[in-house]
Amino acid sequence: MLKGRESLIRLIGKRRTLSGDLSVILSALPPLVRGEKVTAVGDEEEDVASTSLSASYLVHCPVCGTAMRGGDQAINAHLDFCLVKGKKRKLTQSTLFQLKYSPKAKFESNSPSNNTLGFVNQMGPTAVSFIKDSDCQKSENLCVHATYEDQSVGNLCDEKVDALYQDKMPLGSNITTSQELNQLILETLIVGRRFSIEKELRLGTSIILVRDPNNIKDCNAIKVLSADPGCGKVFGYISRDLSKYLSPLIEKFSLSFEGCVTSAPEHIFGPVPIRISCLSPASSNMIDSEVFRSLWANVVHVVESAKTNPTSGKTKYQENLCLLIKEVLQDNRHLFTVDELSFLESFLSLSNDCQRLFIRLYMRKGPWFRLSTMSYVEILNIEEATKELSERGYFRLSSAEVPLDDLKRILNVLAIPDLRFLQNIVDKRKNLSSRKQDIIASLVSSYEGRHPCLPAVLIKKYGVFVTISETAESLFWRAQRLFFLNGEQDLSAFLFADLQIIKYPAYNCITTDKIFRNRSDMLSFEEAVKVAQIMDQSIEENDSITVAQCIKMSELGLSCFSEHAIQSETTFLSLFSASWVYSKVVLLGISFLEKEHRYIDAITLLRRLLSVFTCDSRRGYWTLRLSIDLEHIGRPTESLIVAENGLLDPWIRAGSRLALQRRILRLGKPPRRWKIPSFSMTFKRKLNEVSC
DNA sequence: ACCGCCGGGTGCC
DNA sequence: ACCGCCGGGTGCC
Repeated sequence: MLKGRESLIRLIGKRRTLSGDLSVILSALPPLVRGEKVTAVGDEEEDVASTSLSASYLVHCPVCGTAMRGGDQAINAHLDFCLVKGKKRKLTQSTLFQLKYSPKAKFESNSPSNNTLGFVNQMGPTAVSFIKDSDCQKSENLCVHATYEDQSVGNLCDEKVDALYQDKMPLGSNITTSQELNQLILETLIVGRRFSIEKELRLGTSIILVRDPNNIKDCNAIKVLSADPGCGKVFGYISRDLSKYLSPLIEKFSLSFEGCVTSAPEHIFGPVPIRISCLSPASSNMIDSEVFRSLWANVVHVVESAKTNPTSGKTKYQENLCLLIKEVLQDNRHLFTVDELSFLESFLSLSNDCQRLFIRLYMRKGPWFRLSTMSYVEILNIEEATKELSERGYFRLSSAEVPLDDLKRILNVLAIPDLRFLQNIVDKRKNLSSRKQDIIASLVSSYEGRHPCLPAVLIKKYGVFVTISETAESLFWRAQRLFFLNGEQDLSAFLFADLQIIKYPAYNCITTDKIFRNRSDMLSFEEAVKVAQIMDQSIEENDSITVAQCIKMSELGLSCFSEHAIQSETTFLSLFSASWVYSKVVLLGISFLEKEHRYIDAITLLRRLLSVFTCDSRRGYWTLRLSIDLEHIGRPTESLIVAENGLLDPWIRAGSRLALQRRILRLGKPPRRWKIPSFSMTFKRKLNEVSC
């Protein structure tokens, strides 16, 4: 159905540097509840047989996940229905597409804001509905079937990001006469100075606003020009937030604006404060019109909120992470300990420098950084911030005694000339290999032998090295996952939304269920993700011993959860369970075994999966896999029995094996995520495809 | 990453 | 290493 590796990679997301080895993680696994069952290999077939032979047990459709009881006919009919709906999925996609690009989307903020986040679980166990809130009147329901894990998870979080970008609703500044309109003074900023050629701007310079409809980045762009007629100097732009509302006013109601610079900019590219007012007289018709009033209210609101919000002091990326933490703290208090809550909350009260430095490094690959090479214009005192962050437990600094793993990673930060220099100090006789890894290896070996002072030399010569503390790393990682509901997205998702590289439809989200019921569910899930990551890494490195260990661990994990967790959960929520992750690992393990032609082992594993997930929608696929593996070991008779007599699953009985295979192939490619609606080449190509 | 750019690190064609 | 490639950091019209 899904390629195991790919879906696992998506599940894991950005790889974390795992401290410790497998045994640590293994020992951290929940205690084995029913060990005797796991070690016994021979008795699965009985289990399988006993569950499958009861003719009328509840089965889940592999397409939509609906639970149903019934004979072959009913199941076939349902399958056909579900498969026809494949077209509908496409339709949904293009609907979303249009929604983002319909011209009326310009007025989308005219709606009551409900920033409740989460998801609605209606239309059966796997459906998620997004309620478009662009205009209240024609609010249509977009029902997105979240059948496939990567799709559902991805979309939900995408929307989540976007919800946070929904404008806060204006309190409303009611203009009732033309005079009031003309007297109103808006204080705002010229931005985008970096892109303007005109550097000269003095206090009191007169300016006018001109629409820039051909702007590639933003169709609402408004240029700020010199008021000097014929001069045509472009000083910069009005911020995107404001021009979103201002430009329809200029275009549809022929308003014009002028103003002056109220103070000189601190930096050459910095925003320039200006004061603008509306020149044109407005008819009372216009002022009474709903569209006008709403646009104007938004303009006033944007200007006001820019003034009152402490935006000036905070960079966007700071706001984004703070927002993320606040959201997570609000919705998921039950998942954190008191200490963890206070640690996360303490971040919000850190100084600007500290917050900025932390985020900068948190987003970077690392894990170690050299303090002396870090430089960020927006951070005033990096040394001071580093010190404070390490005192508060966010950072860990290099010391004279660092663990071996850390030493290797620190050495990796250095460039080859620096490493050569160190090598000269430590051991002059060593041959000079040019490969970085060779030099590091030789340095590490001398450190283990005769030069325990290496870290001290390192610090003396190259200054302090910094890494994010384990506490901070794991807590922020958790917060991030809880916010995005996947492992792939990070703070850059905000940026993409900001730059409109990705556009999201407007929607309302209502939370009906918690993703994790309690802390221990979440912790087991995190453990499982760790195992998944090790699995992924070991497959990449072709380390079949570790792969085998991961499979073993996943099996142990599965057996612990088989009783309560697996069967009660709805399809969507089950994606956030350890058992789901473990099942993915095991399935990937099966592919690995198949690749190594170890079919007997593969079959054993598959049978175990089938015995644990007795009601899982993936059973059909697993069964097919099993029958193929049986064929590989030269037992076609048994494979035929498995496939056609439905020994394992009623879904198999629903059609001939060939038909099933075709179906799985057709289902095999779940629709990609929503196409990236940007103005990039990719997007243009996609548009062509759509129109063709 | 789903973009696009820039600049540093690195290697032995 | 005057080159060419790869991959990390970054963006905020």
